Amino acid sequence: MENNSTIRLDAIDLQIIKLLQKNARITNKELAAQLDLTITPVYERVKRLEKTAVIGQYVALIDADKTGKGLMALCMLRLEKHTKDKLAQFEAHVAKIPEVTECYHLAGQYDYHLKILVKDMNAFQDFIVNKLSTNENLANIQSSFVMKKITDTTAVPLE
Amino acid sequence: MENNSTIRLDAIDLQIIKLLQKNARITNKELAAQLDLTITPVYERVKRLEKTAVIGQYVALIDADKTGKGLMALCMLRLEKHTKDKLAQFEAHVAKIPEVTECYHLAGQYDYHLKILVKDMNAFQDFIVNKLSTNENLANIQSSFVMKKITDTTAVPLE
DNA sequence: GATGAAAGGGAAAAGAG
DNA sequence: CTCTTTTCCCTTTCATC
Repeated sequence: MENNSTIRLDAIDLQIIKLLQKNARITNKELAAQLDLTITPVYERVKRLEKTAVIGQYVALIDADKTGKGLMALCMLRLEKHTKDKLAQFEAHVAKIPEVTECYHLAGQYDYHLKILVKDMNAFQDFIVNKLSTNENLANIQSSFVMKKITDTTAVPLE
Repeated sequence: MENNSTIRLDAIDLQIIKLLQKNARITNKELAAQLDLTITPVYERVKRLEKTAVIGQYVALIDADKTGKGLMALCMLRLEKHTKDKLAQFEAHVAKIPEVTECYHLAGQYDYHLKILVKDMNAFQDFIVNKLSTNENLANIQSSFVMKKITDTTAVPLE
């Protein structure tokens, strides 16, 4: 029922994860109160989740608009050649571009999905022409622009 | 040069944001040390960034694989009708589906972009048939599946 | 597994230069 | 902005059940 990268998590672990996904700075005391436990077992469970990398990172989520990155673009793209070397070369290229906050290698109609954060349409054009399209192996790009975020969460859905 | 939702951030603010985007649990003491400041101004700047919602949230990032959500899918979709009511109705529908971690209203070739986290392809099929496609206004869906994450960060790129 | 107590340290707030 | 102090609370560890 579970693959080898799955770690056994009981209902309490899942509750802890749920709460930490909403607020990384909740205290162990507050967690314990909400779970009807004392601090120590909560502390040990959290430490275990960190050690097993179920919890990967604690981060601050920043409002991109307020830092002057008001335009989010999504790019679906195809490459000319799909040899192992060419893929690795393209991925190394994309990994160096700071505007790219997501790059996924896909199965489906397109090869890669990119999420781009830039100031405005001028900056996007600069990104396309001077940063992305400098890769020779790129075949074509299909870009969309985010007008409104209906849902936007980093939380993994847990039953 | 900046729109009204932009907040004036100096170099120190940007440094604080950069560090908190990497680690939400860094202490003010550690921040102060890295910025060559004392704790008080760091404390006050962080509080200001929180109050002005430049920092929106502190969250724990969870390894989806390890919680049994090993399949990430991206759906681009089109609706039949684009009246204001129909759009709102579709958005309300999608907002209620837990598997959807992102839903963006787009300008471009497609109407909406969805990011989906599920256990496996069976769960995805169930999502499509029983949860997403129950909306009458849906025209068509183009799905892709993430094979590999090259870049995947929540950090907004800052110079 | 859990509890409870103790030591050390950070958070928060206020006063002064 | 820096420095300092004070209070309070949390983290972490350890002995114990």
